[in-house]
Amino acid sequence: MSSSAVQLPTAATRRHLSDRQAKTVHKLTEAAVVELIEVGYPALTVRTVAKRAGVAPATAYTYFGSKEHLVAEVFWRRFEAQEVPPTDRRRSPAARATDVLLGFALVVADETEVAAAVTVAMLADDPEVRELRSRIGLLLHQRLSEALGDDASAAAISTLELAISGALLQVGTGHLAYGAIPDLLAQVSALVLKDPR
Amino acid sequence: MSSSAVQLPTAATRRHLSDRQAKTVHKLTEAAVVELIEVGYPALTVRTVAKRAGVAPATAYTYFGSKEHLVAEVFWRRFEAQEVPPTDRRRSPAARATDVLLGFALVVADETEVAAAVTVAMLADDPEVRELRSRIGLLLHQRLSEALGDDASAAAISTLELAISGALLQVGTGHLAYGAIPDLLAQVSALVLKDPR
DNA sequence: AGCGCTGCTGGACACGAGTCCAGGTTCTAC
DNA sequence: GTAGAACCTGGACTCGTGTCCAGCAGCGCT
Repeated sequence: MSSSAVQLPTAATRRHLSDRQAKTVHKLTEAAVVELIEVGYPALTVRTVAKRAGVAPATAYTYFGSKEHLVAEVFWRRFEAQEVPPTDRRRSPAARATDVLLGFALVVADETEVAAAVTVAMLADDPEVRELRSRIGLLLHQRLSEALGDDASAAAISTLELAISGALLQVGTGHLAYGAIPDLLAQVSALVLKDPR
Repeated sequence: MSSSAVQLPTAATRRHLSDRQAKTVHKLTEAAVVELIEVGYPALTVRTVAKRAGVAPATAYTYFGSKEHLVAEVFWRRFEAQEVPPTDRRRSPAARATDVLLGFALVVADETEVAAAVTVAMLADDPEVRELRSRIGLLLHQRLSEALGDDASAAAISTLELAISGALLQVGTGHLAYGAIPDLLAQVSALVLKDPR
């Protein structure tokens, strides 16, 4: 690894991080993922993540005010870093919408533990988490609008946004299996965008 | 008041509550509402609610394992107790759906504080809260299915459910004003059920 | 009236989260 | 190479949450 000067994702933690700080933050978010997979969200604490990252708890707390903040940051980084293929207007609006929604939902889908954890963490009413939620909501809206262009009303986009929120919520609470998401979202898109055929 | 023998709502706390216990639980849920309105959700604790209800904290903890459980119970009781007018098939499916969804969303709408609190509380990953969520989800599904009958596909109902989850979520996180819900839900219903005006 | 059971009391306790700070370590500029 | 700044360390501290238990009170039964 030795990712000394690599371009780390934009930090949503504090403005103006030095390289050194960025690296510390990066170690923490990476450690958080591992911790999530190995011990699960409930057992995860800022302290254990700090330990795994080889960093003092107090240091971790200077960047992340809570475990929710830490986990939400993981989601944000992945979502932001996600590659967005250019819109292909030959495909139906519903198909395009499904792509965006799935991209969003599956950012963390490799590991189900991570997925559920992130969803729950995103709901905390922590100022840092609120900020991340806003950014994520905004970015999702942009990606949806861009993919759909004039093919969708504002109401349709709102509905899609509500539906994806609801879907993640239900996954987070365990009422919906992560594996069921693709079909469900495809259905929703088709319905909302009245896919011809 | 002296509500000695009145029919209190079904308790989702423990099975087989004696009259005396039911009364204690009732005092607690009422006190929780007042507490929410007066000091807000973050400041609410099981202890303060117990105090307001004139009950020892330990007693409160025998019925509610956490403040989330307590608040979620408030929502459940109100939703369950809600009167459901018989389905009027002369109205459009979209209008019927909107009614059900609004009824759900506005159970606690009188006081915005309560609304936001409930939404957040519902998300806790507490076994008691999970149970309440299941019940609520089921009851909502029943009411929707009943109101729509054969006028809606399973996909449409799923979409409506996702949308209402998402809407409450966004309210809970402060990204959506409670007042905006009626219009939004009406839009969604119209779109999903292709209201032929 | 007296007995017994059920439910409530209240205070002590364990535990974990988040804060704070004085001191040590690493980086940067000269 | 050295000074100074920026950053990290580690351990102590506070505070709130949820648990536990020994004793007390209220209610139904005889």
